[in-house]
Amino acid sequence: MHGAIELIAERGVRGFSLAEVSRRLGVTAAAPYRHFADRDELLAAVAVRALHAFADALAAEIGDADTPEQQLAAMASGYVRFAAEQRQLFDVVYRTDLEKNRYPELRLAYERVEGLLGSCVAELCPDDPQAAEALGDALEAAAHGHAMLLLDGSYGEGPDAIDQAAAQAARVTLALIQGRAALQRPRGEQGGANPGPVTGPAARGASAPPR
Amino acid sequence: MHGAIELIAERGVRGFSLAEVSRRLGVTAAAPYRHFADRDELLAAVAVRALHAFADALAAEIGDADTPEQQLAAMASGYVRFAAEQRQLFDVVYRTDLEKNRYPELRLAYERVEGLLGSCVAELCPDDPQAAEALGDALEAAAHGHAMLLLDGSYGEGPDAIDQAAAQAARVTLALIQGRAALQRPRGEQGGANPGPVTGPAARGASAPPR
DNA sequence: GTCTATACCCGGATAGAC
DNA sequence: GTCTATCCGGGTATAGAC
Repeated sequence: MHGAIELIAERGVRGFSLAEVSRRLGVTAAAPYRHFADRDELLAAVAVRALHAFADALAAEIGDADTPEQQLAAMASGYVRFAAEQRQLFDVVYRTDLEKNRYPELRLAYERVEGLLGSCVAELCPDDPQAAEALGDALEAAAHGHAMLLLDGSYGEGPDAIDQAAAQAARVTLALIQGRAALQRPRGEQGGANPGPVTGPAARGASAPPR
Repeated sequence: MHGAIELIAERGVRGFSLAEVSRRLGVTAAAPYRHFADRDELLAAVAVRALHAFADALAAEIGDADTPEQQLAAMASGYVRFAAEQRQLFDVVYRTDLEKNRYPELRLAYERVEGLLGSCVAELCPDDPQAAEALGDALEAAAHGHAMLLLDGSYGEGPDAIDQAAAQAARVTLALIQGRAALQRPRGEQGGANPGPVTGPAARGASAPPR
């Protein structure tokens, strides 16, 4: 049963194995194979559930604010807090080598998360899909970076570290929203070894409109 | 010998084991224990080497530019590219559960990386250490986030994905430098559940001086 | 759906000889 | 510094009975 999922979510991916899950459920190691083809499939199922919980948590953050800016800042904060407070779930998704593309349901669940970000960003850049994508990617990466460093212990341990990382992710989000003019991919660039935009035209002028 | 380190760096952490390393070196599984107390100690030694290579790569980026802004953008780009091009090394450091604090050398090596970022940031905020720290943390998290998402396949596979992620990390860096006024931690805040700065005073005015 | 039993492979780690 | 031998533990997966 998917009861296995509950237990993994509760215990974490660390040293996860079918054998241990089975032990914990009080069944033998052979039982899971009636429900999942192999270890990875079970892991993917857990990841799907984790991503839905993640998306739910992010969606809840949206309701707490009314401007797109505030919503995005709240989501960044929620992103980081979820990573820490539901670390087991977060780990299943982002600290395993599960290939999202091998499991369609997993891909869909992941896209749901990105969609939440995307819809808020779209409100900020209604007229420029390219700007919206650039901003969305930047915000996702920023939130993700804070979450990962927090889990790595860079912000220290304990609740204070979580609050600090979450608050900073929110500030970074606001800063990026404001400075989004600098995020535009220069037209017709083919991606050289060194960053074109360092000397590019969009590097100056933070308050210019996105387009 | 540290020849073991070479091989790990070459093969990757994925499924790394003393046994496999030994096999690859043509020695028996018992040999490594003459050089390292246990598996983790060997792993930590590899991580130290990896971090030094990482720091070297970042330091090289600094030389290619002359303003602090350009240097930081180049470092962000270099951060992402190193993660992808030297993925095995990057993984040892950032995708294992090695506790940095258990190994002093590892901590030192990590601080060297942060120091590189920090010194460039300090040039931008010579008069305000708090602003410098906030900006440094933000830049590190942003670069790290892009690197991790790239390794997760979010930007696709192949060299194009690397260039894209690196270029975007550079742009995000510039955007954050410009909007750094919004990154300031509000004085005397104790870190509530939701991000204070969403409605905070620093949320407006991208071109105001950091202090 | 679960059990028993089993086959197989892998890893970490130690003792003691050379 | 490395070997041999050995012990211990673990996990994946299958076959076949109930």
